[in-house]
Amino acid sequence: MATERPTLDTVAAAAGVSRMTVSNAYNRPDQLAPKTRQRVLEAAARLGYPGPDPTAASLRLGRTGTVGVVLTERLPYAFADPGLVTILHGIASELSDTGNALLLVPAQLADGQSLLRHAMVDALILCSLAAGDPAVAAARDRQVPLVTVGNPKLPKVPRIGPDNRRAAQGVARHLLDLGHRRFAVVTTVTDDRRGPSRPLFHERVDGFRSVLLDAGVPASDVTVICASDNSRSAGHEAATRLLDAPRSRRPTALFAVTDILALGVLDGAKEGGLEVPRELSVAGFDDIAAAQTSQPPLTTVAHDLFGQGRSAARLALRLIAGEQVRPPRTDTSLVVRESTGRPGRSVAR
Amino acid sequence: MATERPTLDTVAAAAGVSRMTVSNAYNRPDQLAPKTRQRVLEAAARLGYPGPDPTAASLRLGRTGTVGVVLTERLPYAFADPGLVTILHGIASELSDTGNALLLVPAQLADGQSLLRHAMVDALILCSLAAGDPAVAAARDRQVPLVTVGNPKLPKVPRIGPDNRRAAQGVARHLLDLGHRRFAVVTTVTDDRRGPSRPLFHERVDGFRSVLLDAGVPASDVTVICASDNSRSAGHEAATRLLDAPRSRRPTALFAVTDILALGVLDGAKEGGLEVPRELSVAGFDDIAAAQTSQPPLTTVAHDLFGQGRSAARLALRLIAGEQVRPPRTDTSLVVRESTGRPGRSVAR
DNA sequence: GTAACCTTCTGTATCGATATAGAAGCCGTT
DNA sequence: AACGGCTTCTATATCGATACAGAAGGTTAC
Repeated sequence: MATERPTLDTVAAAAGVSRMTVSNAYNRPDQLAPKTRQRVLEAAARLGYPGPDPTAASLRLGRTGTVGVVLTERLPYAFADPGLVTILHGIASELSDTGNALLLVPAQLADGQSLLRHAMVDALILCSLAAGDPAVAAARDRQVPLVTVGNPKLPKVPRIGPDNRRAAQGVARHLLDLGHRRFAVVTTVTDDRRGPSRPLFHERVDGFRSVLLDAGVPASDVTVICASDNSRSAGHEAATRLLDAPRSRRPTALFAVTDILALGVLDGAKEGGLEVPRELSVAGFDDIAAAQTSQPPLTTVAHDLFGQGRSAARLALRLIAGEQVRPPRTDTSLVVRESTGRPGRSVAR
Repeated sequence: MATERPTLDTVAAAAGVSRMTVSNAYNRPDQLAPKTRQRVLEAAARLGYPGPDPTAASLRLGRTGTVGVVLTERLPYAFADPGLVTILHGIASELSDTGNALLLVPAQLADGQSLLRHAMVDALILCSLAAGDPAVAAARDRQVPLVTVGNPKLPKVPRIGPDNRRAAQGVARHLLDLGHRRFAVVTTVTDDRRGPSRPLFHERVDGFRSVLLDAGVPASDVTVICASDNSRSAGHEAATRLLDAPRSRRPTALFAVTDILALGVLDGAKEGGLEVPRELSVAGFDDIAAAQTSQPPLTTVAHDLFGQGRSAARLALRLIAGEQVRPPRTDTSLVVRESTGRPGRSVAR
């Protein structure tokens, strides 16, 4: 009894019209007489026709109505990172509003074959990938419009993301203005899960240092500490290294390149009996939720991840439409909370 | 200079082979001589051919390698719910492992047209939708394999989700065993964002009550409080209503149908000077992260959302493969923490 | 009465790939 | 020399839709 799966032709024959008329019944109701349309839809219902096949329509139309998002190599890590989820949220939100779907593409497959080759998309958004990630090359090969968020920076590809250097410079100026003269930066080495290069951290470190050096701070008074990875515990451990230095040479202000690290530093400071901000000012980067509720609340650089996701999606859609685009600047703002203050014994301001 | 976009035929002509050979060069390297393959790939590179078009291939093959996920009507809400994100994480994880992509489908579009009609997928997973949601009907119309997570329960459609009734019964037994005899249930009315029907909460309420009534507790000693929505503040407000009752008739144990509500109840109890669990035992449902760190830590029903996502995806893939499936049972476990205890003045156990 | 015009519907050409069966060439065996 | 068995490659027939140009029929304008 199970007849073959009906197609436009099947329905057309049953309704006594041409195939084109059936197609129009679904896609351009204004192009045919209402009662013809009803007759067609009734025939379709009778045959159990599920409507025009999306894949066939996409092939014919030359567009899929879908934007692909490439996260890290292994998808599982992506959802564990609240920042990435927020970006994804922004992307999904914009696409949803414009009637597009979002395809999540696992960048790498176990056997080395990338699924990117098979992704039915009109454009790709690359989120926080390392420049050397094979997925980046695979994405370029696809010859669809590309947008990157955060990393990597690719020639001829619009990128959404904060100006890390400039934002870090703002942190440095803030600390200089407070009167600090001996500094530390906590950064992290390559995160091996993500590949060889994490330029955004370098930019933050360099931006921070450049302002200090320009202001006449000797390089020897800007200690760079490298945490083992981007985690709270690594930040904690990095902080304990500070305490090794003799009191008089110890930095009075510290900039951690991520809030996670900064929170770890706060942990370490508390454990070492170092009072924040009286004995050590601490600033972070990202303004994650926990930065508001830490003890003390963290001075940090805020940037709108949701908005970055939205912008990335909007850019992708405009590229699909064939428009020339220039990525909008991503605003950052220094959120001054209680973890930074004037150096010295008093909390005076 | 910009020549037309190359296709298999273009490359075939350039390499002096048939179209089929080019296709094989990409998809079945073992079916042609290595040096022919190299010649083909070189020609492709020279012409800037990006590889076989995924949409055309999908049409011919009759499968897309993609599973669609339908969240709530308006995508934006989905990512704000940590539970849904966890489910999504599980789904993505399973799909990624099996080389499938995940399509996020906005269920409803502003103009009433559902994007579901255009989604190129082999199966659909419906997550936490109301039974009356138009997306549910649209999904059925697509005639692809369906799986639901949590809600709704549809005939002939496998559903992944905890046995809410049974789990709630476990909570009731736990509280009975502790010696409680006067109870309250905090539930919530329909969440208007999601549609008319939220049966899972009813199941939790009914399961809880049924055990109590069977044990001889008079119906008048099981107060049902209806919070205005599923939020911490609504739980808080619900708790204050409890305090209105005269001491002697006040329940000594309370079950909130979600952890969010339960945490709100804890807030309310603290504000009202009610000591938990000495004067009021509180139990929740879901075991969200915050349940571990609340004051006091919350007794609650744990169920593995990540695992449910994985199961749903696995089920979908098996349906695509044409297998008969029966959804696995979703385990729940009562996690007893410090928010429940024996009734009365002493904390004794 | 006829030209001009709508509305409604149809026929043809295509979108870019893959499955399948079979042809062509090469090898070793008998 | 004939034959089976490999490997390598090709020709044909689809997959299921949509765009476009134009045909058929009815209306209006003058």
